[in-house]
Amino acid sequence: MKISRYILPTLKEDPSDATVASHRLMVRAGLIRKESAGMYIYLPMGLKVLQKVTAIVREEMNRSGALEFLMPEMTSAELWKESGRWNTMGPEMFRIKDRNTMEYALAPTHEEAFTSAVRSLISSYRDLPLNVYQINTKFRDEIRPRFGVMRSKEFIMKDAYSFDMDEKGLDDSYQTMRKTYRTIFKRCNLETIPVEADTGAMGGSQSEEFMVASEIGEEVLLICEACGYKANQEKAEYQHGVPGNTEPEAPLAAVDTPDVRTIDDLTVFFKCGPERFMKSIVYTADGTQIMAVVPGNREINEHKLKNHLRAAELELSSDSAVEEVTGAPVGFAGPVTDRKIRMVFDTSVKGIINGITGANKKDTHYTGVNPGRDFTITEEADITIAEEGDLCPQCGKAMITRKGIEVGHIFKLGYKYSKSMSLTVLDRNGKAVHPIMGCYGIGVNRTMAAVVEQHHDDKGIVWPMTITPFQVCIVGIAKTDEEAAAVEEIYTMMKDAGIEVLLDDRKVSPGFKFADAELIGIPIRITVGKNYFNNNELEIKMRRTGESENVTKGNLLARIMEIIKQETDIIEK
RNA sequence: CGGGAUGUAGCGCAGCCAGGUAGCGCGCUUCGUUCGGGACGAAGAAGCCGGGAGUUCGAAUCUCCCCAUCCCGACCA
Repeated sequence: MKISRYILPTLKEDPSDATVASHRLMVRAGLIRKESAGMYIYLPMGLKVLQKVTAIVREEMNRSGALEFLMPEMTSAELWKESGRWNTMGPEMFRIKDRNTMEYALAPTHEEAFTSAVRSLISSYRDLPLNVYQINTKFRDEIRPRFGVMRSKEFIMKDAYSFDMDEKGLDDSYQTMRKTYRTIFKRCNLETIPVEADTGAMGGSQSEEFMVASEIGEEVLLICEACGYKANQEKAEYQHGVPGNTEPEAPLAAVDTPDVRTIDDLTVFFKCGPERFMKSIVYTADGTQIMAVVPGNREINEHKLKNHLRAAELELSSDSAVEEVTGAPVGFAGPVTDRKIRMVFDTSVKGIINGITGANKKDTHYTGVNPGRDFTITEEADITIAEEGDLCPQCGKAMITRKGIEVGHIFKLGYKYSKSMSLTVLDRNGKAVHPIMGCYGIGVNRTMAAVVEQHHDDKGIVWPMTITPFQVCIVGIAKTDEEAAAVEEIYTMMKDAGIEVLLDDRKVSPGFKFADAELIGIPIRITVGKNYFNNNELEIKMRRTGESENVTKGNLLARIMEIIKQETDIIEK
């Protein structure tokens, strides 16, 4: 491809609306353009990369035995009503009507569509195990699209759904996908960290997310460097320490605390650390009020709490509801009460001696509160967020935190959809049974952006050989028509050899071309200039290492082929 | 949805406080000279100053109301 005949609008300046490196560089290198918030145009060069990532995903999915489909993106409301998600999906699902007022959803995901399709296609245990997938656009009305294509309203996802006869089969399918994902990301030269993830209240038994460590990541990961435990903060467990505090029990005492409500206020008022407090928060879980009690120095993990309660919906109770159930305004709730309310205590609460907590009375707190004596721990669970320095649940060493971008997710779904949508097959005894399902997603555009995030420098993108839009960029520095013809000869030779080559034949200065080649991030640059016209020397320069070498025209092809192979092997081997 | 910021030529910005012919850099067009690290000169084209209302003789500038974009918090690949 000749740049003079291409659309490649590179920019010298950063676009004003881009803050993260991948977004900035993808726009500056002429890969994408914003159409509107959360929607992007892929220009020819950007599309090439996207297609290469897609090709790797497809190749590995096919290798794993999965079968590729292409599902409608407009899915009928009927499907969603069957699973019950028409009502529960919420405003992130785009809904539309046709001229006959038939309702549809622009699919944010395809569990229903695939379950329904598979239902009509298979009927016997002999058809299982089955794994079906597609690479297709998803629509989500994101509250806040962000970071270019990293989080957009419309994105390309590879989504796969597995169907097995039993949990053993599901586990095999799951492990196969896990391996496939590792290979896919490796081939994209993307270093990922698989972490344990929250499975939600759906009874999903196992779930892992593939994270790319990055400062701009929207997820927090807890990592134990000693034993290798890795989990999303939503899910991460930790060993709840027992405080070394052995002071004698003090009597329970009510203290006037006018307008002292928050933990910060209380530490100032009582002149003590936040860990002495029993923070009591009232939630509404599926319509009923519950109180969660955690140490004052910890945050409640709503995912853990929701899972513990097996609740579908969990939200902070309104001020009026709090007042109703505790008898006090917000800020004075506590577990010492005669009122009947379900309480869930974090595992660390029982270790607090002479604690301080709300007295369920306006402007009053109790001091000298002791679990067991002043209230009973009726229900205990780990309901707090793990933080940096917390002890690993497996080996007890201190964990660290990292931020991560989620590029893939694998999930044991269980029977949710096969049951709600009545998918059955006959087992070997002729009895109808529900297959057990798994689902597996990869954000394709996000993967592309994550690669840029992970492979760039101050000059621009550094594409891995496996997904680069072009393998070679020829910078021609020709002054005469004869020289231009000589440059073109090199270009044609490489093109005919099957090398993906971009020829910079624009009438701009050499420095301009060099800078653009680096910005775009083509792995191999060949300079065809006076050294060639005078001495038959072509310069090969590597984007990744900055190393350069000179070859003659006769040796060029063989050398380039060799480099391409090397650069590919570095990634894939 | 809450908090913050910004909307002026294709892109990046100044002008606004203190109202009076809309500017700079990049890019674009033409010509010439350059050209192995973002060249130079000359001549051009290009703007509903986000939208609407108001104040004023006069509004990019002041007031009010919308809209859009971006950043920080609750959803997710």
